Amino acid sequence: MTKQLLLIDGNSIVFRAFFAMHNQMDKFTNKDGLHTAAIYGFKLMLDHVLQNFKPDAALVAFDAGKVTFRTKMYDDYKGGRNKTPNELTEQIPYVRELIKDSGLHSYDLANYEADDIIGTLAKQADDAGYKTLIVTGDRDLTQLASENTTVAVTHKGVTDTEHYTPAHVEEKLGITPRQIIDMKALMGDSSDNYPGVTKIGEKTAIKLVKQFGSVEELYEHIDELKKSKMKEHLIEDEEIARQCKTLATILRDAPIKISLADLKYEGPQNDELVKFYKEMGFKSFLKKMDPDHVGDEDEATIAPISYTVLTKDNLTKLAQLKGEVSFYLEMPEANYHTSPFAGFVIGNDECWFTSRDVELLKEAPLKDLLENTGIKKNVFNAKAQIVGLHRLGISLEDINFDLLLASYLLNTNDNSNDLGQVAQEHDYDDVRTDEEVYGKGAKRAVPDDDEVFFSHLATKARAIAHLRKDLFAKLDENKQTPLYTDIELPLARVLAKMEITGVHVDAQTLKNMGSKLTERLAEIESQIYQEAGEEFNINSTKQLGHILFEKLKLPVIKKTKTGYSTAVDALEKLADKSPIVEQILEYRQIAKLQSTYITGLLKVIHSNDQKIHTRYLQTLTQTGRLSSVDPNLQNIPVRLPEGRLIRKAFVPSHEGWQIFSSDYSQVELRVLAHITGDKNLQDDFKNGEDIHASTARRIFHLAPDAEIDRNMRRRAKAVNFGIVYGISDYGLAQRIHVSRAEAHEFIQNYFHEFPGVKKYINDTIAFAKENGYVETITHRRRYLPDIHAKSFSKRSFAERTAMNTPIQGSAADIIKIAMIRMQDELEKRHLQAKMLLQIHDELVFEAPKEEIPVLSELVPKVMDSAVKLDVPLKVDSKYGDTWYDLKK
DNA sequence: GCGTTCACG
DNA sequence: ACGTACGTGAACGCC
Repeated sequence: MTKQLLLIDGNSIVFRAFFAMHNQMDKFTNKDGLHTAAIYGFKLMLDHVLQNFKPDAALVAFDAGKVTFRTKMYDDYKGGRNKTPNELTEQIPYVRELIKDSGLHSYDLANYEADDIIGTLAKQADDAGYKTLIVTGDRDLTQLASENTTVAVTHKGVTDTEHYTPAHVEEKLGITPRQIIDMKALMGDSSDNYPGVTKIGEKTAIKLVKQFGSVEELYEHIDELKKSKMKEHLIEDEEIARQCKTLATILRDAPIKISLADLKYEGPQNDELVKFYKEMGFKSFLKKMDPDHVGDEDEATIAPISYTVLTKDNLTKLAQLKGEVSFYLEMPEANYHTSPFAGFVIGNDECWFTSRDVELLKEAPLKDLLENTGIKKNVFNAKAQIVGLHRLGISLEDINFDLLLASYLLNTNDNSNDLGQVAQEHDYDDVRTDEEVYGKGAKRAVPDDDEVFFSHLATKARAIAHLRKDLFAKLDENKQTPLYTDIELPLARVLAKMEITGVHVDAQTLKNMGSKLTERLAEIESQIYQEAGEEFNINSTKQLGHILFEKLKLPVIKKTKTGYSTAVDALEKLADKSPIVEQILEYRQIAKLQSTYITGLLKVIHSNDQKIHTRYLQTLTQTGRLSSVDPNLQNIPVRLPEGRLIRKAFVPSHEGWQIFSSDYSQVELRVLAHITGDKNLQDDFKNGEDIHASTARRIFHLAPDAEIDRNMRRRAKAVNFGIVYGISDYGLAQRIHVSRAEAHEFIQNYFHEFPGVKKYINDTIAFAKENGYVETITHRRRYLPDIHAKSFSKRSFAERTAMNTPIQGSAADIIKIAMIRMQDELEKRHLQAKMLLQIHDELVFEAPKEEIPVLSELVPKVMDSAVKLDVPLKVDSKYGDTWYDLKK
């Protein structure tokens, strides 16, 4: 058997691990406050490597210090690098301990870099007939690739690696691994801080290396080069090139004091590892260890719990519950309108009561408890609990703490529907996740074993109770208590009501439309096949791409990661090339209506009431908006006339009733005017201007009374949208089909005309960089860890989000406040009208015809007075017999 | 389960 | 040299 050697570039992997997890750095600390992200990442890498490569010998090489023979010959070698953060330095000794406990050797050598140790051992191993795997985060080491040595360079994170063999190097660069040294000598290395030859980058360097073979050969034959600037630079920088070649060369004969024989790998020392993981707080690794070594550790990680199983005969025991209880009704399926009930738990630290029999909830002692307005309820997902209990004829009153909702407000990423996962986010570990207890995928099931199920329920209720104080304190710290108490929690009840009410949908209308669409679809389909000359699956972008771009040879406009793009914007550019393009666009439009809106909606009409009951997700979006699922009622077609017809099926649930709808006009731009304080933008709104027209006047420098043609208004509108989304000249140019230069000019003009907006953008990004988050007018928070990202595109995205989130999020805050007040008004005035839908800036109601005049007054009044901004809010209302027929 | 496309604000 | 407007959900093909 060929022996195998594993060589790991310790420093570079530790760096990678540290920065890969930089965003979550705060989560990776042990009980002593030691940062552990790099240790954790190193361990991940190690496991991953050892799973795929079984070494007989293994070594992790480290740099010995800053001074090396390279710094002695070139002062600035690796100069200009930032100081290694303390959070990383403190982890290095622990990484070395991890290496030792894992059964690997580690080594460093004064005056030499880890690279040189690796290069030297790889050479010895090559000579001795070993197969060697080098793992590193540094691409420089690819020069060591050979027939028997593969270099794995981390790609993304620490476990995703790219394997460099001589063939792979050849394929990527067209040169041999050893020639990488020559390439680097010519092009330099900015991270190691040596320059190379002036004006020569990777492309030119590779060309020269291919042509001449090496730096030495190049200078042998320098006269053969034609006269050029490049030749002058080469001649001028010859000394530098030769010196850089030495710097770039990894030694293969460093004076190391170890040999292959010293590197034997005989597997981990499990007892030591268990101790180490405990010290680091690596629970997941502990769990994965051999059970012999963990023992009952797994069980012991969750504090035991006792509970009382409720029956019809012991309900009187509940009398002891006073003041405050935690309650959890288990509905194992996501859709709580239809999910079966698996059981429930109620109680406090004194005693947890539980049962599988939800019928017990209807018995007086329990029902009265839940409906009692003097006993505070602590729950997880208030809205789901309200709906679930409503199905059992129970009204859940006096909800105090909602773990899910509070957790979401503290950090919008903590939005799992799994209580165990959310608890873990807050460092509470005495509860398992549903996935652990119920399994996942097809195997997911509520366990038959009472002990397992009941203790899971009881630990969930306990988790809610134990996290309450801590999360309330954190909300307070963030100034988010009013957001929780006055907006989100009351909103949960309003949303529950809307979902329970549901919206009446006429199935027959949908079916009739469906048959027409089916006919039309068949027609277009045969036209497309005719045009293509064969039958294929039009829904498959792969097959469609083949037909359009290979068979019909249409020009390729845009590519995707996996092939040709066939999206609308690409196809529109081909419309004049072949009739098949328009046919495909029409096919797509109709197929979408058919599958998503006809069949899709028909599937979710409840047979008992002919209504659709969506679920609003209150804890999902990163901005504070709602989202709607099962089905999504926030994206019913409206823009195109064909799609808009779908709305004819949305009808009132009673004879003699109508649909009524009010929407905010330009709410996001008004919010922008408010939070930026921009004088010009505020004046335009205060003067009741058509905002896109007045923007056009300003950015195109027109007279105040100038006529604005449609195209100008369209462009100005795009600029306004662009500002809200975090604009780039490229993006704007794409959208309104102008040159990038023109788009750039529009944006410059905008910032000149609206200097307050410009200042807001700068200030907000600065705030995000300083604090790591941004806020809305109600102190809703969004964290933006990528605001510090090295990657331009990641960082840019975070910057755009930083300025967009306060705008989109504040608009969401406003309509949420309006919804709560609106529901109050409907009840206070004993109106029959029902709030049915929220579509971000619009509220849809159904009401008896005679109440329409009342709503026409009331709804806009409530909506435009929801908050007081520095600019007025404007609301438009419409009504009609169906959602399609709405008119002013 | 992921990628692409397209529906909405 | 890069990659490009914010926030969502559903259907479908493909692996």
